[in-house]
Amino acid sequence: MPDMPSPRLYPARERTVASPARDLAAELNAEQGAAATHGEGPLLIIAGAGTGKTRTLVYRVAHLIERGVSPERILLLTFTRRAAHEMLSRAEKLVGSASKRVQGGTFHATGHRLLRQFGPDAGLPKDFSIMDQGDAEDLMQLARASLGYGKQEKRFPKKESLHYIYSRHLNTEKPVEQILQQEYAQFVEFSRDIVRIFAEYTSRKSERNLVDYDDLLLFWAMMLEQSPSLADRICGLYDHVLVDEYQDTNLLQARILRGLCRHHANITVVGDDAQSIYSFRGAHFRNILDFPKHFPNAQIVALEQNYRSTQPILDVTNTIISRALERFTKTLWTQRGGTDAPWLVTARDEQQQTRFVVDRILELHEEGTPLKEIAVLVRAGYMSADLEIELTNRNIPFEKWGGLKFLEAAHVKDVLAFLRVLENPRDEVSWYRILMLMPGIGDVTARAMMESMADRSWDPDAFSHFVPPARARDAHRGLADLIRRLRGARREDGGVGEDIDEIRALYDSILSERYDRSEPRLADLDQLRVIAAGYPSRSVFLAALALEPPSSTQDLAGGSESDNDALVISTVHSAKGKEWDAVFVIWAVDGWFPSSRSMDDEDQLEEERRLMYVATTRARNHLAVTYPLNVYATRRGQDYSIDQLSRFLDRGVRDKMQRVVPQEPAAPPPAGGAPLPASTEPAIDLRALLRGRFGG
DNA sequence: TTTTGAAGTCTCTCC
DNA sequence: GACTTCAAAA
Repeated sequence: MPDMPSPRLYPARERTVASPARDLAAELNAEQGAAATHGEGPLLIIAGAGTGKTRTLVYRVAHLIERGVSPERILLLTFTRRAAHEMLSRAEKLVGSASKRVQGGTFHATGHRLLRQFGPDAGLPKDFSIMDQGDAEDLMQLARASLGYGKQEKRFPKKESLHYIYSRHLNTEKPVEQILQQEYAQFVEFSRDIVRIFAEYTSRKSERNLVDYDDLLLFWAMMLEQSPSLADRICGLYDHVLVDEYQDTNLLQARILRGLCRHHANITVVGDDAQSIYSFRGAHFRNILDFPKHFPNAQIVALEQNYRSTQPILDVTNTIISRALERFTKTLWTQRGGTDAPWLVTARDEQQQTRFVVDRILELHEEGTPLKEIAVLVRAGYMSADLEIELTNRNIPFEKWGGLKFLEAAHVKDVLAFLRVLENPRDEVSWYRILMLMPGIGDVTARAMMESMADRSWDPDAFSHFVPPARARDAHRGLADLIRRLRGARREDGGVGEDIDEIRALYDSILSERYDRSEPRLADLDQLRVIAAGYPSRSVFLAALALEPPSSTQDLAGGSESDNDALVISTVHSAKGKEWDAVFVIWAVDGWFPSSRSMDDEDQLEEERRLMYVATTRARNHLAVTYPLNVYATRRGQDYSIDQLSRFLDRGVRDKMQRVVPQEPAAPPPAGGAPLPASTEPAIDLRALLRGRFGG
């Protein structure tokens, strides 16, 4: 079963056994205890990596509940869905199932819940649909084209840039002009045109009942700031607000928090400026330092004792972050000994790097480390392609976090577009997507059809009344029939799965025409159907997919079967907040990590450094950083060197590591690869299918 | 006006 | 190596 979007909608059964009263503070160190048992008023916890931040927050939730605060009046905002789940399940261990009533989730998911509840009072339509980033970019393209931009002008920004600038404008509150000057100097001359497009984009959104990710925050902030009565009702929902990863919040989110806590100021935030890695979403690590300004009389607690890593690992990570240009927290220390310095592995090439990592993983596994206690971290999702192939060949189960998502695949978005049109007949983005798939319908016909539907106020039958040109007649009738059937269908249990079956009766042949290798894509659609069957309705399904997309192949396989022992491959971003017994950071090559895109900007380079810090601080006992000496670049004309060790592993860092040079095996590995010991579960078929499609 | 094939453009991170 | 854009053919 996929996760439901909101614990509030589907409350778990209460356990009747009361949790035993216990002295929570005794299980924490002095600073953690002070933070956990803090009374009322603002609290800022500066917590270094591995200092028990989650533990402290969990204990604080437990403390509040034991002191009589109703769980449902506690709001716990986290950055990722994974963090929210982790925290709530740990809280449950402490105080029992009452913690399940704690409200929480990501900022966006929480904003969504509030908008569904209060949006109609704020003038929002009740049945809006959520666009993901790709959809928003497509709508930006429609807005741009409708104003006639982008025909001849060669250097006009493309839809992705337009959307980025728009989003940045909202999240950082910087004027568009200033963003252009700082980040898109070549487009400054189009400043007025860009603003016009944004206005068109905004009005299209509201005419079409569409809401983008930023709107979920923006409307939330507006309800708090512009409507005193609404603000009172929303503020009145929560007595305590706790925020994780505060260093990754932006100005808009800070505004929301101020609005939420206007009456009681019972706000607790946790963060580490050294782990701020989301500036591309408008976050700035200074926000955490401004917290005491926004919330006067804030108590500040710093956690500096690291419980995670051995001293040799900490020596390396401390050195990495010590090179940062601006630092505010102090050096972490630990009582955990250890003599094994982290490894710096120089491989000859990518293949050797892969072989080394896999061999070492098997070694650790034979020594007794479960696979799920081992992680391979990469700067970007695609960098694990070779490794994934090798793991598949050698039959080692793994799950992948972050990176290219299932839902971003074109054929999956196609099928979802049908569902979305049913849910919201005004969804212009989805209409356009569907229409362009139909044989005989192109850009012009599609626009004409949408215009005709708009003229009929997006009446659900508007599409079938359109009189298509001759060559599009068959396609039009087929689509109109499909929509009529789906709309007329009355089903017992949601029936999203049956909807997908109907859609595929039309779509599968289109898919097969469009793609050479259609089998893995058809398999993806089988998978989508399995996921859909677990949801009670189209609208819940669609909202859940937009806000809480399956973020690992494990999620996709439909399992929360955590006893499945599988290696984790993750982007560094998705790995934040997690820890593993053994961590491999691969591709530590200048141009990859740091990414070449960041190398001409000091701030971005600093963020890459923090990213390396986040990656290396995930390790408890074993850390290995690997890089290949020879990278066979398939791209031409790059302005960065491709065969150098990452600049973050400078001499001082290297001195604290052991150099390891893999030995070539005497003979190539046997064709079938070395199988795992029999005790290990084989990978599930569905995951293997997905890997075939998304692995690279 | 649509489709198709070829040249050209970039490449991330996440809600 | 995947996706977009452009030009020519149907």
